[in-house]
Amino acid sequence: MRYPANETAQKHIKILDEAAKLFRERGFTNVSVSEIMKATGLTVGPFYNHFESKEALIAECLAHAGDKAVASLEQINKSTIKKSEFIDYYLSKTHIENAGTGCIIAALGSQIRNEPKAKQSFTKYVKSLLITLTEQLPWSQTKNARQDSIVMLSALVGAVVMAGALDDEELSQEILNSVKRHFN
Amino acid sequence: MRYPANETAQKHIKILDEAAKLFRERGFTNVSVSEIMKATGLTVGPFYNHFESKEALIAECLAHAGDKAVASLEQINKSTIKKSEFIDYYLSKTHIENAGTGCIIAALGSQIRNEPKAKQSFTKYVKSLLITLTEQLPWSQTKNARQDSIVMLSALVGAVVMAGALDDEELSQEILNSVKRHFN
DNA sequence: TGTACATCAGTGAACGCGCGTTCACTGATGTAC
DNA sequence: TGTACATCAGTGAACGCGCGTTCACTGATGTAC
Repeated sequence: MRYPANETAQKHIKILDEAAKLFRERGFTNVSVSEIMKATGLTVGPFYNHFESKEALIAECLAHAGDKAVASLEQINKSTIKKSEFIDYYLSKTHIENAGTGCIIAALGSQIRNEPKAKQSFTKYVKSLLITLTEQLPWSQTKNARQDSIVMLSALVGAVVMAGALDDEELSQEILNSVKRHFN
Repeated sequence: MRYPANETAQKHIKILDEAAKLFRERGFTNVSVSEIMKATGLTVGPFYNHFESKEALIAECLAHAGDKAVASLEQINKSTIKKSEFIDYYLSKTHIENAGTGCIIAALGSQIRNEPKAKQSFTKYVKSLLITLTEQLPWSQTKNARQDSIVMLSALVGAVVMAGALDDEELSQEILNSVKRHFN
């Protein structure tokens, strides 16, 4: 049956949000199209009314999640993000244990390498993120702000990737704390 | 037919090596058991003579590749690894474009999160690697060597994860160079 | 404003395909005598 | 040392399963008159 036009647009966004969450939790390949549609509250059929393929969903979903991430970062404080709060959240146990709502780069970075369409969305996101971090974090020297942002972001991503894959709570914490201490 | 006993042991290692290469190139889920066996020069049948399951292969393969990585790092120079050489290789275009022979953490880190058996092998590897980096890299202050190793490794991993997923050669290089400049 | 009908976002069963895994079979190796 | 035979790492076809994708069908919405 036919459904109201504005509901369709909302459902489209819901699919993107659910996909972004599930992909970050378990990776692109380990989440099925049916599962995403079920999480959205629909059956699998209309997936292809919304997207050309799973590959196209991945690309659009990354673009959407990236935009949301940058927007929410800019919103923390209208002018300047508090650097220590950003670092403390990023390197927290909460972030690691809730990958579904966490950082796209740490959760999916290494899986994007072989997905050409996804690479494009991802690149756009990293560019925006670096601009936001460079401009809005309170760096001591404005001259090196961009390089400092890049180095800090790299270390945060690497620390979360490692901490999340470890079996040893103590070592995870040591990694998170070491990086926290270094950049705070 | 029956085969010589020493060949079997060699084939077992060959499977582990081929799996480690293919997994790093394309991820655990995107590489099939048949493909690994084909790369080893065998048909799919004997896979289950060698391993209980694909999951078990992943765990053993990580343990094996981790041991090799630490061993080769220690062998570069019998006593002290040249820090700048390590950093320059790690952050090179060659490393990024040859993920199959590159860093396990950068290539597979985020995919290990949901694989309990793999986590164990991975944890053991990260522990050995950090000990090696801490003891054998020429740190300026021995007191902070371990924290410095952790921070540097995190940044290297994060930079390679990002650079490998980007569509933009220039931004990739900027990230690699920024991190290189910071730690050299 | 009321009626007739085209639209199209849904449903849910079905498709082919490749996956991980199993198994009956093969035949050179290694062993017992 | 030579012969008979058990062993077991292979082969390769077959299994069930879940995947991404397709499609005939449904029926409230939105439009034409």
